Amino acid sequence: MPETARRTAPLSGTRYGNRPTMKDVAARAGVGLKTVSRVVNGEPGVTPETERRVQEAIDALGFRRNDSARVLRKGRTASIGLVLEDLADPFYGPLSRAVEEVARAHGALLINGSSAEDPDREQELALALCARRVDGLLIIPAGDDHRYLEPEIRAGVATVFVDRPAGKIDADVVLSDSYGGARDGVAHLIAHGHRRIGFIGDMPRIHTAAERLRGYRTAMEDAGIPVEDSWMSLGVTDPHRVRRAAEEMLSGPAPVTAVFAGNNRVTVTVVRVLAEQARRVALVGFDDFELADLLQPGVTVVAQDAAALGRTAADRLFRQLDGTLLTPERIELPTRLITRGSGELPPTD
Amino acid sequence: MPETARRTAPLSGTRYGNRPTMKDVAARAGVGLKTVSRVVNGEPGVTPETERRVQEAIDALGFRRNDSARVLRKGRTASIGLVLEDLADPFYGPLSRAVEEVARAHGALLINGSSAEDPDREQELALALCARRVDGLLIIPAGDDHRYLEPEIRAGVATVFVDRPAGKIDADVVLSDSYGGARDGVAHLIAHGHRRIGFIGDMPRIHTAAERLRGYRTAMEDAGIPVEDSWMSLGVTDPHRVRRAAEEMLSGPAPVTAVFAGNNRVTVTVVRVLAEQARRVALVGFDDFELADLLQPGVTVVAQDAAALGRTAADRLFRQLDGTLLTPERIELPTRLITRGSGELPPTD
DNA sequence: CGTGCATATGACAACGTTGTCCAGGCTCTA
DNA sequence: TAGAGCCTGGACAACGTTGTCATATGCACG
Repeated sequence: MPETARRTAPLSGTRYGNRPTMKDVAARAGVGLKTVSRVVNGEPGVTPETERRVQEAIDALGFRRNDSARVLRKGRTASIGLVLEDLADPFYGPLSRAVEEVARAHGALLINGSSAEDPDREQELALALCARRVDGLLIIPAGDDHRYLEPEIRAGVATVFVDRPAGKIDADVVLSDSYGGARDGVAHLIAHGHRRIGFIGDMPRIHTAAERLRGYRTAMEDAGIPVEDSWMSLGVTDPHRVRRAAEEMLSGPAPVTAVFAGNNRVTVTVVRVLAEQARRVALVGFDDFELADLLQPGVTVVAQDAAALGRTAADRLFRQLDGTLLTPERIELPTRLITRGSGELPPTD
Repeated sequence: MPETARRTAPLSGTRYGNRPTMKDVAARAGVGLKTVSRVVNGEPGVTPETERRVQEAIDALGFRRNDSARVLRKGRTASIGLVLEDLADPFYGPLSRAVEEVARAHGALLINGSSAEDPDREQELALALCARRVDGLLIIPAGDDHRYLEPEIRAGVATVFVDRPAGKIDADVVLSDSYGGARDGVAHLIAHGHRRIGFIGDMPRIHTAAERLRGYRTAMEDAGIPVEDSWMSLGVTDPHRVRRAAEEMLSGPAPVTAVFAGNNRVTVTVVRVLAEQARRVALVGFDDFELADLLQPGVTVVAQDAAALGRTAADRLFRQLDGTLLTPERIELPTRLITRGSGELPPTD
């Protein structure tokens, strides 16, 4: 490591270690402030000779435009915010990445924050992003009341909800067909002969969870199967409790012969539990996950396309910013049943 | 959805749809500008009565402080940047999330960008973040020359490299012990009787890839096993080519009896290929991944703790900002060999 | 040679906030 | 009751940039 670049002072506390400004560049190049601005922004009306001098001063001083000031002046930050549940969840990584790509195509940066499924934290994050004047906001809601966003939306912050609809306000939303997907998944199990089918999902407070539960109920009802309470476990997410819930519905006098898992985290835990069981229990999970095909048996899933969700929502966001879009809409993306074995196991009564 | 909140005008193009400012609030509350500022920032020296009037005006107007202006004035943005390779990669999700948590504890937001392993894009992103005056920068480098950051670092941008060291500048770096991990992993295979061991890894241009290759070579050398070129595949990442590389070293007159996979993506593809083979081939992969224990056999891996990497690096970043830290350091986190079956298979000659 | 026009450049205000400083009104004490 | 001291509140400049507008320069043309 031949060279050393290190801050010279231990950071005075305020001010960015005295960075050069356009004024400094102008002084050094012997030109006016505005001329520097023109060069920096590639505006026309500067002689090549002048431009060269300015560029030289810029390089010599290590000048970099202060976008904060620029934003203050221009009113656009060229950045958008994404509030999601947890970036560490494999469902959100691709979603966030897809959003980032769209943002990049529009010259914008992406700031994302994890709400940890906590409504207060969601609000705190969303408002912090608004205070930074992001041009737009993508929200995967944790809460169910988004009236706090009304002033922001009125003030021109483009807003699109993703994966779950907004609560108590009318806003764009892009989501997967949770209801239809779950219904089809459960119907698939029924078609393979199952009647005692368990359901493990998140709190029905969460829209997707409620929809998937509704899909489950509909499929059962359509098949004329009365659902027993002991087959359903709601509001259970952490591995430990999912495990217990699964073990419970798999024991007793009339255990379930198949399980429908409400999301990828639940599915993974259920897979573990089923692997320990003596008899074969069928499984269909909502959300695809890597390696699902390599397990024994492969895990049949209702797949949703996270990247497509993000892409579609971000597209819509920028169309709002263009002024092209005016009325809030609900866009539902289809899900896809992928059969791999676990969902085609026959019941073992 | 009882209420409708929608931008009133189709966005004039500039200016944030005319948001109220502190001046507006002051006028409405009948107080001075600075008094509003005091209330908003919870500064002392305001009568409860005055504060109430101001708060009322704030709520009525839907005022939200413009952080751009604040930043301009204060010189600190309370945000840090994270440049990584691809947020959709399951390795980076937890890392990013860990960084976010540390940032949150310091009241900062996190902006992250994906370089897609492209040095130019890394630089573009890093400099864009600097233009926004992030207080600090975490970089998982794609390139190997970071002199472009010298002016920024000198100007006071705290900088920590993660997962791979900086190129041509002296800077803090937090990484896993790739060399030691790979060496131990390969030694593990050797201890189980393997001699013809394949290595599939990324371009040696990437530091971690080079280190893992070095670990492989060392382990082989320590065991007195000469390495044949056909056992090594470098610079191969996309599934299709990994597959071909694996298939090649598994065929021929003296095929490998074990494979060491250089990162999680490679491992996953190799698992697929091995599943199709008639004979049992041992496998150790670098990076742990979800469900590795549920495959048949379970996949033995050299695990690194992505969250710990992120947490450690972010901690260091904020300590730089405190002024506590002055000399760049290299921090190496240990890896851990997790045996699950695939690495303990005997050779089938 | 004067006029008109295009082009290059700079002076200046404004963006919305916060830090500094001062004024006015109050309480307390001698 | 006068003066000192404290508390509350406001006027004003500054942060670094960009938009507006005016000026200076050069050139072509009548």
